[in-house]
Amino acid sequence: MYRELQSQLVQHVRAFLQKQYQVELKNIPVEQPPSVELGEYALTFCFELAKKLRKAPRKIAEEIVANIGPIPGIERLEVAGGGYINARVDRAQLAKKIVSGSTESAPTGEKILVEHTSINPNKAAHIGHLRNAILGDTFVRLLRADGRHVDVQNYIDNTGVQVADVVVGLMYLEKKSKGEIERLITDPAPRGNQPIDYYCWDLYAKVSGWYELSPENKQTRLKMLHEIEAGNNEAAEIADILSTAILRRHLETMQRLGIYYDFLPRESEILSLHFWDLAFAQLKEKGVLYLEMEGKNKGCWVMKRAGTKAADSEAAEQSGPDEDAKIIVRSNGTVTYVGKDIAYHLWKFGLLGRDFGYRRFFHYAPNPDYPKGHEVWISAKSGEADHPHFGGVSAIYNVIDARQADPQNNVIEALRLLGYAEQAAHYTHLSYEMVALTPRCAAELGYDLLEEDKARAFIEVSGRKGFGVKADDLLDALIASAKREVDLRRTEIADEERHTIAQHVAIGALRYFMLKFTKNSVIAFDFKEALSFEGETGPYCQYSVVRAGNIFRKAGADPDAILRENIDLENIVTGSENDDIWSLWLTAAKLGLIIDQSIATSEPAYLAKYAFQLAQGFNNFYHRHHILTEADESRKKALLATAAIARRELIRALGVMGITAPSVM
RNA sequence: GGGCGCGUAGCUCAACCGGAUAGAGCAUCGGAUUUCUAAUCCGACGGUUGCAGGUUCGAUUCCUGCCGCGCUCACCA
Repeated sequence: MYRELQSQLVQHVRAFLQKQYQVELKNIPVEQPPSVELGEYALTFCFELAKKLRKAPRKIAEEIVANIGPIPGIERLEVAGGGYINARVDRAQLAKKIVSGSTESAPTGEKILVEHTSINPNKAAHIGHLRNAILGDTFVRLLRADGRHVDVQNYIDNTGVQVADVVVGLMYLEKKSKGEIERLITDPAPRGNQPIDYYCWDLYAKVSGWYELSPENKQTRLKMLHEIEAGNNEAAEIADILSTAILRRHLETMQRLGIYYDFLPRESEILSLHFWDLAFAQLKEKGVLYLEMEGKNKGCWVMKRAGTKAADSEAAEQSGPDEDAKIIVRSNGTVTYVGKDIAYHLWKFGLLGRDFGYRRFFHYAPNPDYPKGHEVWISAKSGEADHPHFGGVSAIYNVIDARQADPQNNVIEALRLLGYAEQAAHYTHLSYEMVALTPRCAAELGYDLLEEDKARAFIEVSGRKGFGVKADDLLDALIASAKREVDLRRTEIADEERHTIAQHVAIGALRYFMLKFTKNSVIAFDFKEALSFEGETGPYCQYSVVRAGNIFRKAGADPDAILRENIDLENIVTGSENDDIWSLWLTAAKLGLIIDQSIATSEPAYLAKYAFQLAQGFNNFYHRHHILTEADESRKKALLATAAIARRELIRALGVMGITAPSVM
C-alpha cells in the first residue's frame, strides 16, 4: 500500500526526469516528512540535481512541480524548504486501499535456508542462545511473511570438544558406567530431579576446573575427542545418547517461545558420510588448497585468507611461505572445523554430490504456527525411505554471533575460490553481538567478581565457567513476574487462565527485549530491564492489541466485519484537523515496507521499533478519541475502522516477531 | 600488530542510501472528566553526537588521523 504507492511515485518521477532533463538518477530516495502536515512522501533529489543542471535546487523543485502533471494516487506536489518536494497523497483513496489490505508479494519458488540456534548439546541453553534463536526465528518469519519458502535448520555439533568435556565429566569425575549414564538420562532421581541439561551445566563447569589440575587430565580430553570423532566405541555411544537427550531439552526450551525447526543436521553424519572427502577432492582439484612445504605450517593443507597481503600480492608469494594462511588439514591428516564447515556448506548449496540420510526426530503438537503439527527431521547415516529434501538452496543465512566472523569468512572465501561466486554472494553471515551480564546482574546471581570486572560495562557469559543465566530460568522468572501482575489486575478470571495470559506476556517481553537492540549492539543483560513490562516492551504492544479488542467487545462489533462495511473515510482522514488520525493510518500502512527493509538489511530491530511506534500511535489515538461515546454514527464507524486497521497491522507485526496478544491482560 | 565492531541525554538504546527542529524508553518532577481496564496518556527536565581535521548546499551518518572500549586472528572446536 504505502510501499506500492511509493514505487509508483518514484517510477513517475524517474520517467519525467528522463524526458524533461535527460538525466538518469541511480537512486531516488524517498523519505517521510517530519510530520504529515507536510505530506506523506518527501523527495530530496533536487539537491543532487542542482550540480548537474547548474540551477538552484529550489528552482528545480518548482519547475518539476509545475510541469510534472498528475500522478495516480498523489493529490499534489509542493516545494518545501531549500528544495524538497513533498507529495500529498489522496488520503481517502489510500485509506480505501489500506482497508482492503490485499498486497501480498508473489512467492518466488526459490528456497532459502536459515540456520540458527546451533547450541552445543552439552549444557542448558542460556540468554546468549536465546538472542540467536529469537533473531533467527524472527528472520524466518520475516521471509515467510514476504512469501519466501524457508527451511529452518539447527546445526548440532554432537562430536565436538564441548560434548567430549561432559562425557569426560561423567566417566572420569563422576566415574559412571555406561549403564549408570543411561539411567541418569531416563531417571531424574540420580540427578537430583533437575533437567539433564541443567545437571550438565554444572558438570561442564566442574570439568573445566578439573582440566587445570594436571596435564594428564587435559590429555583425557583429547583422547575423548578422538574416540567420539572416530565412532563405534563406548565413549561415542555415550556422547550420542547424552547429546541427543540435551538436544531434546533445547528443542523443548525453544518450543516454549514458539521457535520451531525443520531439520537438524549433525556433525556425526558429516563425519560418517565422509562429506569432507568429497570437499577435499574439489578443493585440491581447483587449487584452493595447497600443501605447505616449509615454515611453521609445514605438512599442512592451507588456504589463503581473504583480504591479506598474500592473497592479492604476487610479490609476497615469492618471499617464502604464507604463515598467515588458514590451516584446513593438519599435518597429522585430520581436518579442522573450517574444513568440515566448507563441506557442509557445499551440501547446503547442493554442490557436494552427496546427501544426508533423514529420519524423524521430534514432533510438535498442533499450534498457531503449525495448525496440523510439525515434524523435525534429523540427519542419519541411513535414514527413512520417505523424507522431505533439505539443502540445495539458492541462498543461506547463518545466524551466528560476531565472534565467529573469521571462520565464516573463510568458508565464504573457499566457495568463491572454488568458482561458486553466485553462492558466495548469497551466503549471509547474519552476525550479531553477544549478550553479556552487567556486573550488578552477576552479583545478584551470586558470582564473585574480580575487581577489574566490577568496573566493566559488561562481563561475557561463559558456559565453560558456568557463568550465565539459563534460558528456562529466565522464562520462568518472566512468567512468575507476569503472573503477579495479572493476579493484581484480573481477579475475576480463573487462575489457570491468568497463567496462560502470563505466559503470553512473558514470551512477548522476552522476544521483544531480544529484538529491540540492533544486531551489533552488545546486550548488557539486567533483570530489571528484561523484566520490565512498561514503556518500550513487548507487553506494551500486546496491551494495545488488547485495548483495541476491548473496544470491539464492548461495542458488540467484529473488527473484520466493520472493515467490510461502507465507511465514510473521507471525513476522518482528510483535512488538517484529522492529521493525528491519518498519521495512524499511514503508520499502519507501512508494515510491508518495514518488512522489506528488515529483510534487506537483515535487521529485525527495525520491525520491533515499528511495532512499538504503531502501538504508541494507537494508544495516543485511544486517549484522544473516545469511540463508544461518539454521537455521530458515521464518525463512530470511521473511528472503529481506524482502531480495526491499527489492531490488524499490529497483530500482523507482532506475529512476525513471534508475539501473540492474549484476549485480556 | 592485522581484521571486525562500538563511542549519541544521568542510564539503556534509535535515527531508513548523507536531509527539515538528533528521537524513544527508563529514572526524576508535575498533571490526566473514577474511562472503550492507568501494563495507558500529556507535560517538564535532560545533547559541543569521544577529539581534531576534510568532503558536501547539508555530516550522528562518508574520508583521514588521534583517544577510549569490546571481540577476533591457534596444527581448539
